Amino acid sequence: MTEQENEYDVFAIQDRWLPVWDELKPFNSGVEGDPRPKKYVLDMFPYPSGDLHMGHAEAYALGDVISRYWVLRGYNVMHPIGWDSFGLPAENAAIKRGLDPRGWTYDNIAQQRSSMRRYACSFDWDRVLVTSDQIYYRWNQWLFLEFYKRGLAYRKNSAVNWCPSCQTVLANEQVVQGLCERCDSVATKKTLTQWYFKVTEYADRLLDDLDTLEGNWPSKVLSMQRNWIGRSYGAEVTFDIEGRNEPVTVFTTRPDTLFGATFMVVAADSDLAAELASGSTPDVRMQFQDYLDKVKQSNDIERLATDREKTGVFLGRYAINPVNGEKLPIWASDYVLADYGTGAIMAVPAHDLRDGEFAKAFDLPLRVVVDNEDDIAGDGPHINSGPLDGLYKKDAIAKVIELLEASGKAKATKNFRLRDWLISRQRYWGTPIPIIHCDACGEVPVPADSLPVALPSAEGLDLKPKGTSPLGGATDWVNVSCPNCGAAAKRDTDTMDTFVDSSWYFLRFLSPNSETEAFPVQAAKDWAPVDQYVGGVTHAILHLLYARFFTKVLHDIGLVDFDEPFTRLLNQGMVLMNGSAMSKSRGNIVALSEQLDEHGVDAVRITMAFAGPPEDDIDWADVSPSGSAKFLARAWRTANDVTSEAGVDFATGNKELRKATHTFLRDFGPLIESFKFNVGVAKLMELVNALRKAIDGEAGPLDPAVREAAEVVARGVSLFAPYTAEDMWNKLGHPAGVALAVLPEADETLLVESTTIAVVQVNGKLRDKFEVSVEITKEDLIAKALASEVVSRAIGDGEIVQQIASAPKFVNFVVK
RNA sequence: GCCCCUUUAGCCCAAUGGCAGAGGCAGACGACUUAAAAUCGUCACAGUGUGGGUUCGAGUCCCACAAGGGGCACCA
Repeated sequence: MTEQENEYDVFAIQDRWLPVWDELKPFNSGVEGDPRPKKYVLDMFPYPSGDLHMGHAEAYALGDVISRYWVLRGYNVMHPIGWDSFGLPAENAAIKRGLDPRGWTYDNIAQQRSSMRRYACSFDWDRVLVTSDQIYYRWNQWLFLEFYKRGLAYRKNSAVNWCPSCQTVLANEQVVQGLCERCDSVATKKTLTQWYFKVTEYADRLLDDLDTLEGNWPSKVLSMQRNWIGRSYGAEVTFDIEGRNEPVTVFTTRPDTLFGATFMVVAADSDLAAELASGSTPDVRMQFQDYLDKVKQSNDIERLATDREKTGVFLGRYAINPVNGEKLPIWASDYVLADYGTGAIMAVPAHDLRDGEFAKAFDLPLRVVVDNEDDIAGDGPHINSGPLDGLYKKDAIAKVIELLEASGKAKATKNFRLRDWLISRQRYWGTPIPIIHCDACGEVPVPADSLPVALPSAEGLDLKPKGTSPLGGATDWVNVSCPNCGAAAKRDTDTMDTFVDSSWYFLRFLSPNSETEAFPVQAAKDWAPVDQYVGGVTHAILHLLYARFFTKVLHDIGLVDFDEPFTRLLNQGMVLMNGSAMSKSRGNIVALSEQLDEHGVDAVRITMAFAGPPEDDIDWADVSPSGSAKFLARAWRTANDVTSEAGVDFATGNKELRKATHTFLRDFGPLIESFKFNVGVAKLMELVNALRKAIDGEAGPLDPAVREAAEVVARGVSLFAPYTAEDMWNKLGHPAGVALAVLPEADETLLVESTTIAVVQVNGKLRDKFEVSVEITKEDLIAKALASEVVSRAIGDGEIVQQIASAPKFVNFVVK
């Protein structure tokens, strides 16, 4: 043996095994007749924004722990990867450099792919998809048309969120605190005709089915989704309007306070407000127009400030309160939202904080109808409310609905915060919407056999954001004949939100290259849903909600037999540096490639797993990749020290070490399965320490138990540090493929203890401990405890009023 | 304003209601070495954010407060 072979050289090891694995393909999940049970482990696919960074390194290290674990447990694990490659960054980079977004995108994909290979991700490289490939996005179009057929994709004209910098519309979910989530510009409103997916039709199911994920998804994500969908129960109440044929319906969660309504407010930017104003005096019309102009100038940032003063304008019109016929003045204000409920509310200033502020600002009357001085919005006996007097909230709500239901003036209903999903984007780098607009036939779906509608080349197109889709400039592409009547017609020039791409990609991995179907229905039955999904919490609302929606639609269409896409979810935390997220402006970016060059792939990977619970953030300044490298070297040396032959019978090995090995085998699985990777690594370290001691001590390197422990260590290490593990496996005389070396079960007979340490407390304080047989009876244990000198001293003159014992571990005397 | 999470040694983190310490980092000491590095070994360090409560017994369960982090927010 040369000196070289006795030294742990992580870089040599990397170079050695990578090509071997390329041949071996240990993670190929598509082998016909593979007898292993199936498991689907999925990491959220990356956006190809450049090379992999520390965040990717964490995500894929942790996803790999899970995926590799199930392989070691004897499962056929499908662990695919792809790229979410449509989207604005590619387009913006293309504009900046005057290039086609394709070049930038596919160069980055190649870069990331090569980095993933070096990082030893356990992906099935025969299942790869790229959403900007025609072979992928044509099925986006196909799905869009399936949705369209069922009325789940539709076009409407309404006020939408608009990013003036990206020059495109934004989904509700993409506006964060009034800012565009991508570029942080202040979002504005614009009235446009746009395509929507009818998510609201699934609102109840999207909310209720979260219960089935309880315990398997982080509770934080569940509550964020519940919050976002925001169902509230209440009633729609209809008010007649003086001088108007049509009544106005409002939504309220407190119909019981109807007797306290003293005015009505409609959203200033609603059609209703404009119409009511136009039917009023010229004076009012002018005041309203002034107000509306002001409202439109203000952005969501100002709007969202809760301490903002209430503003509004009286419309000179009156509504009739259905419970008592009272005339209620109608005001327009921006504190009522046009797109929630009906865009109009009944104002109960005595029992709603916002209505109260408005009433105060404009000196409008207040009427108390619930007797509760402590909490104006709280419950209490109703007063000044005719037939509701004396009732509490719950009964009063039921009663008032019952009273008004007969005349059709009220009905129990519910409302959602969730809005339909706006999917049109006025940008180039996305899936073209497969619709043709014909003057005679209207919207005509592109026939399925004419798909895909290929994205035209960017050459000659002006990609700069200008408020309409750059595709409009592709004249040859836009102008087509109507599939229906043959007349001259035009393609829809918008592209789809890229969240459409990621809403079903987990199914596409089943047949990523199929030309004939989006995904094979039978394979979906076999593999899906995803057993374990791994990704960042940043997608807690958007992506997960949309994917859940898609799954439910596909279920209803009959293409899948499940209606939740991701059975278990793990959200890993972020990698920080010195307490904050890495960013150029902070200048605290840690380059992954430098870490890999300095410490090696394995050390970085195991550091990610060992840093703490996976859902916690990792501050790179707090962890020690060089410490990890030290551990790996220490583990590696144990394998190098083993002198027994492979295949030796372990039974005769050192008992103490065998016990340590099998204790590890017992504990390791449950730890990994409950995502306690850091503890799992700690257990490995423990076993390595025991192994080291055995090699250097009585047992010696030839002891079969030493080999047994080293082989278990190699397999355990393979979850975190695949290169080191493979090399250990090789040193131990096995052919390449430690990743497939199924973990043995713990031998329980080795774990049986004959004695244990019993502890004795007096009044809950530890006083003594001694070794006892595990079979000691409660009585004997107490007797033994009482015989202890330390214990009797602690009891002293006191009287034992109670003795609690749990044989063989524990006794407590309560002494007075 | 509403909801959620976190708080254990200098640091990162463990601990089915039952001995506060599994593991690591940083540190001290020793062995090996001419010396150093590497390696191997030994050791010290907190009573669990604060105040109450439940319990024979609380880091763990309950209540209040504080600090830090996150989500939602004029949603009727």
